[in-house]
This record gives sequence, structure tokens and C-alpha cells, in this order.
Amino acid sequence: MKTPRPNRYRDAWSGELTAARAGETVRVAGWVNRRRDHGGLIFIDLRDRSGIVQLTFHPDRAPEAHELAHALRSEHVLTAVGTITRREPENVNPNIPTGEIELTVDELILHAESETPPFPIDEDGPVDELIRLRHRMLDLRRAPLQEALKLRHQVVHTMRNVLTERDFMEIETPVLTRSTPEGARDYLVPARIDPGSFYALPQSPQLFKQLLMIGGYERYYQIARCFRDEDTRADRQPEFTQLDLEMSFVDEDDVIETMEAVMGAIFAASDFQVAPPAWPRMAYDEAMLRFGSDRPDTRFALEISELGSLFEGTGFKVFSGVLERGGVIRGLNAGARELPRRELDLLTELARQHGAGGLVWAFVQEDGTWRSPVAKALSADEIAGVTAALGGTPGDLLLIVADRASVAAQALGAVRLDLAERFALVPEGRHDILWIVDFPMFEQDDEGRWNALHHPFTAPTGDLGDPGALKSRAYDLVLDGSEIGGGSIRINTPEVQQKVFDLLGINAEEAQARFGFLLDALRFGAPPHGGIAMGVDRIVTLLAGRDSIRDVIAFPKAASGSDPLTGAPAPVDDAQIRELGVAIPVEVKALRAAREARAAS
RNA sequence: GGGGGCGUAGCUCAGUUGGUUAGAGCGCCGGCCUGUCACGCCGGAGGUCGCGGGUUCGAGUCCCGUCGCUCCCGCCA
Repeated sequence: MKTPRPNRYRDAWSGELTAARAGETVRVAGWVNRRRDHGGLIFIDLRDRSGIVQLTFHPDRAPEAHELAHALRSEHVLTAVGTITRREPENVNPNIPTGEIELTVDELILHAESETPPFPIDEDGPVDELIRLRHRMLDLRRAPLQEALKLRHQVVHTMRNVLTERDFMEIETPVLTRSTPEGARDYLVPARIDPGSFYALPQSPQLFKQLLMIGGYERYYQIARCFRDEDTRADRQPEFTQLDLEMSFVDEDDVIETMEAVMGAIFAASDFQVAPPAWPRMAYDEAMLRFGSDRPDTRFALEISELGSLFEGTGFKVFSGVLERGGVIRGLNAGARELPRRELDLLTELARQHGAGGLVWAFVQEDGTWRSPVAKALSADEIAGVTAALGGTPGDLLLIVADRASVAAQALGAVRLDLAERFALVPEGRHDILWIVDFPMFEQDDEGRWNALHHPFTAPTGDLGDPGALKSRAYDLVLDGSEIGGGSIRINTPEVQQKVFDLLGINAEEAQARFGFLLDALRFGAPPHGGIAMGVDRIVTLLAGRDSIRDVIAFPKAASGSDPLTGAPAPVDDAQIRELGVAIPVEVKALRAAREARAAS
């Protein structure tokens, strides 16, 4: 860090004092990390953003400062003026960067006292997350968040540098906007200027960045806050940050190359070992088949195989029934793992949780037969065939799902990840990154309606008359089994855009009403364009090796979506509500009153 | 909306089959201490066992409800 401009509070960073500067008088400032009061000598570990330095107070050298230091407690805020002193060899502390020196204090200025913190600031031990969120300013002082936010800054800084170098312009788009057709629920803001109408917070700047391309900016990016009113997860927050970019006169390879340059620079600046670009590309269908996921974790094997052809004309009704309905039979070889029945039941439950009717398990025995609930229902040929197809050897556990293709993939994908976790199959320090490409343009829901797999502005390839066979020009970037970004080449003519709306069941009138501004724009000369959005929170989470994106966000929401720090969301005055032209339904008011009464009693 | 885990001192946790006065480490407060760096030694304070109800002679422990935190399914193109 650069030396701070000297003022009455500070002229040096605590963590950067070195033996080379021994003898200099400096002024440092920060918080009391720890005190060791020997009655005579007093040692204070002073902490600021740069690190820690030991202050020493000698009763005979600086009696006034020593007297004041006696009253110092954890997290008191101070400035210390003193001499950088080389420690005697036996007193060197090799555990901290400034351990060769200490600051012999002549003058101590106490700026503010602190109450005893509700949890330790000077160590990283586990603390209930509610307490950490409620006192976020104290959690922010601890090393893990300091490191994560420094890393986050470096990541964002690298993004800006690389993109600026490549002639991108950073342009802001509105936060108060119109509810658009993205898949998630919108956050709505009642409009005082038009009671009964609402702004929506953007789920992404998607339409605005397309308008910027039509507006002639050609290369745009933004570190954009996005909002989705859906339930949280360890990797999902109601508001989150994306690196959003869009380019004109490009195809897939240009966007991919650009993002490889950005992410490659980020990895190169980190201690995260990832293969240099260009990164491998895997078709969506292959990812779903082999790994049971559109964000495959390829760091370990346990690959899934198609087994359906082995069961043509099978006498086992469960399998024949699935095949007749157009389903699939797939399985994986879990290896030689002696799972007890209880664990197998848990795996079965996991498969069910992901929609499968069940999970067939089978242990390959020495003679090639199976120990399995379905052993008797299958022919010897079928058993031998599956064993061979999955590369089974005696002792191996085979797991099989028969269901709709999407369900079988998801269930076996979940089983695969569970096994990897359970048996620690991911090699230490291994990181895999790859692109998923060749997505289907649409998928059919249970009612037979077509839904856009990506979003309705994605450019399709193939025959527009055959929606089931259409691919989209989309690409997702997957790191260690997490989707960290995705994008596509967009539609740039009104005709194709309307055709896609038609397939989605959005007629011309409705399309004009909902995104007429985009259709209008497409009529005035839209260049071929495409882009991508990267999840900044997720990227930093992975780089920092954390389990939750809350650990790389300065002020996150709790898993419930509320904010224990500010108390948001919170009720507002009736007068405020009236002015906005909205009303709280009486039944909601009654529910609230009942809950508050319970809480008060 | 559904399922799992958790809730005991400021923090992290233990608490047996339901049984006397609910414990430990750290932190906190007081005293002593001039080379510590997880300082040490001596002493002390600190509890509505999340909340409400029930079963019982007796509940931290069992049951029901509820609130909160968290993980997952749904949802999130």
C-alpha cells in the first residue's frame, strides 16, 4: 500500500513497518487487536487494514503514555507516535510480517473507546451468522472478510483494466426500470408519480445493453447490481453483482475470447491454478448425459452412461415401462465402496428429492452376479451387460436411474456430487474451467409449452419451424461445477425476434406491449451483437475458497432475505403508503398484528 | 410452499435413562507481574437453557406449537 499522506492521525501503515526503517519516528493508527499488560511493560498489537504491529510502552521512557495504555481494551481506537525499534533476536516473532520490529511508543492518543465486542475480532473462529450480520461492522474488521473484500476489489479492478484496454466503455443503466420478462420475480417500487404503477428493479441490464449496441457504442461493460425476488441459497442473494458486457459485430468466439482474457488475467493475478485459455467447450447434451448437469464438475470421474439399449424387450416392468414412455435408463459406477443399507437409502432419498422415482443399487459380486434388490428381476445377460457397460469389477457399487431423460440426469448428477463430497473425490488444488455450448433454444414444460432455456433475445440456429431441434447461440462458463457466467449472441432483426416470441406464445400485440421499445429499436438497424454476464460474487467466492457468497459481500442479506443489520424489510407509515397509491390488504394487516402480538407477549 | 440441521453464560460448546445448586474453554471485571506475542499467576462476576403451551412428583432433556439462523427441494430463463 502507498504511504498515507501524513496528517495528525497517521503517517505510516502498521503492517508495512520494516527493520530497514529502524530508528525512524512514525505515527500509526488503528484498533487494539490484543493487549498484553505486564504491569510494567505493556504490549499492544495495533491493527489497521494493512496488518498488525506491536506497540511497546515502557513506564520509565513514556510514563504518561504507559499510564494511558494501561486502560486500553480490545477495539479501542488510537494513534501511537513512536520509534521503529529492531527487536532483540530472541524477541522476534516469525508469525507476523512486522515481527522483526516493534514501535516503542512515546505518545499515545486515544480517539475512542469500544465496548467489549460481542465476538472475538482477533481470531477467525466460527460465530453464529446472525450475530455476525447484526454487527457486520465488527465482522468486517476480521481477517476473513478483509481478505475477501480485498480480493473482490482486485477482481473487479482487473475486469475494468482488461476491458478498458480492449476499448470497452463503462456505461450505467437504470435501477428504476420497467418490469421485463426475465424468469424471476421482480422487486417492485410503487410510483408516486403514477399511483397504481410500479417501477421494477432490473434482474439484469439485458435490454439496456442491447439498446446501447443499437445506439452505436459497440463495446459496453458495467459492474451491475441485479435484483431477483426469489429465495436465497448459499450461492444466491436477492441482490447480486454481475460483470455485464455486450459487443457489436461479433460472434460467439469473440465474446468467449474476450471473457477468457478477463478471467485469465484474474486467475493469473491470483494463486488459483487454472489452465490458461483457450478453455475446453462441451456441448450441453454431452454435459447432461455424462455429468447429469449443465454445470458439470469435471474434476472427478464417476461419469454417467446410457444403458437403455441393454434393456430392449426386458422383462423388468419398471424399466420396460420407462422405455415405452420414451424415458432413459442411465447409471454410474461408484467404485468399490461398501455403503451400508442406511447410506444407500439416503442416496435413494436424494435421487427422489431430485424427481426420480427411485434409485437402483447393485454390488458386483465375485462371480459377476449382483447383490441388489433387482437382481432377480433382471436376466443374466442384462446384469452382465450393465456391469460391462459401467466397467464394473467385483466389489463395485453400481447406481441406476430409469426415468425421463431430464430427471435421470438430474438425479444421477446429484448422486454423483454427493458421492464426490462423501468420499472427497476432488483432488486437492485442482480447478477445472470449461464452456458449455450448443444449448437447446427451448425446452418443453409439463403442459407442452415451449420455454426459452436461456432468454428470449438469444439468437437461435437451425430451422425455426422445428422448435424442439433449435439450438441457441449461447454459452455458459463453468468453474469447478459452478456456473459463473453465461451469455449469447442476440437476435438483431424484428422478424426473428417476433418469431421467437410467437413460439413462446407471446403474440405481436403482447410483445409490443411488453417490450415494444426493443422491437422498435430492432427496426432501426441493430448490429449483430452479443455479450455475457459474469457472477462477480460467485467468482470471488470460488477464488477465496469460501462456501457462501455472503462471505464475499460487505453487507449481505441473511438466508431469509432480511437484513439483521438494518432491520430491512420494515413497515412504513400509512401516510407513505397512501401517497404511493398502494394498500396493504386487511388480511395481511391482521397477520402482522397477530405476529407482533405474539412477539410482544 | 416443502424437507433436514441447529438454538444452553458475551463467544464456541458439553450436559448420560427425565432427578440435588446447569458446567468447560475463551472473553469480561479486580489484583499481582519489565520481553510478551493464544503472556502468566490469584480471585470474581456472568444463565428466562430462543419463546409459548403440554406430559410428569420433577423438563435444558419428552410432546405440540411458534420464532430465528442455516442447508437443500420447489423457485431462480
